Amino acid sequence: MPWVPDGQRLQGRVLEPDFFARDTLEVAADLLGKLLVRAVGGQVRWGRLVEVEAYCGPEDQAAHSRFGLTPRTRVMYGPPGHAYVYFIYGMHHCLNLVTRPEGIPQAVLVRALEPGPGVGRCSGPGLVCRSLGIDRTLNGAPLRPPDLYVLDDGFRPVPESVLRGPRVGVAYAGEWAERPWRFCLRSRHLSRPAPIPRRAIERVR
DNA sequence: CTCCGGATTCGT
DNA sequence: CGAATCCGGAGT
Repeated sequence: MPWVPDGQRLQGRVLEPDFFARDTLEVAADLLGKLLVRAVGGQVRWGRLVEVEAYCGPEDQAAHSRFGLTPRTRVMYGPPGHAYVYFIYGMHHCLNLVTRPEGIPQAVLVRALEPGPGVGRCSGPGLVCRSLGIDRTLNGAPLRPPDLYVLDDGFRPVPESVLRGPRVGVAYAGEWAERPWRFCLRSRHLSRPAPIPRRAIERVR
């Protein structure tokens, strides 16, 4: 199912800070199916969000904000609806969308998009940033047109298509790594195999 | 200041 | 499975 309207005009409702100010798990789930839009170099690139992860610091020991307020986590402590972009492994950028009111350091990591027309692979947080032209110059930027924003074009995933599972690459976080805070849509553009549906788990037991 | 290891990706 | 390659945060 081609969810991205190839050739159609990009239109919808821009998500405002109040959308991001809510509970981080709810924001993560609600972001699935929305469009992430980036204007760069006179062109617009976008994709549909099919995989995200919630990071609920400072308690969450998988979150960067587990160390509290540091230069790196400053943006996450700021107001909702802003971009938290960090550089990892000396070569990749990762995009987060800051949630909760100012003072609460939580965010949603963008892990995969179904790429729009002419956009390269977006299956993985590093690839999302590479394909949309996102780097640290956008760290702390407000999510609003034209540079970077999230659009609700009316698409609503059917509940059966929403999957949850443990987050990727956070084994260091102990029990926090087991929390099912990775949210996915059924899509061939996920960064990793889709989480096992609850029904399948119950069947095995 | 040094050391450790990382919310990754790609090639072997 | 290992290399690439920089940086943040902790510890001394």
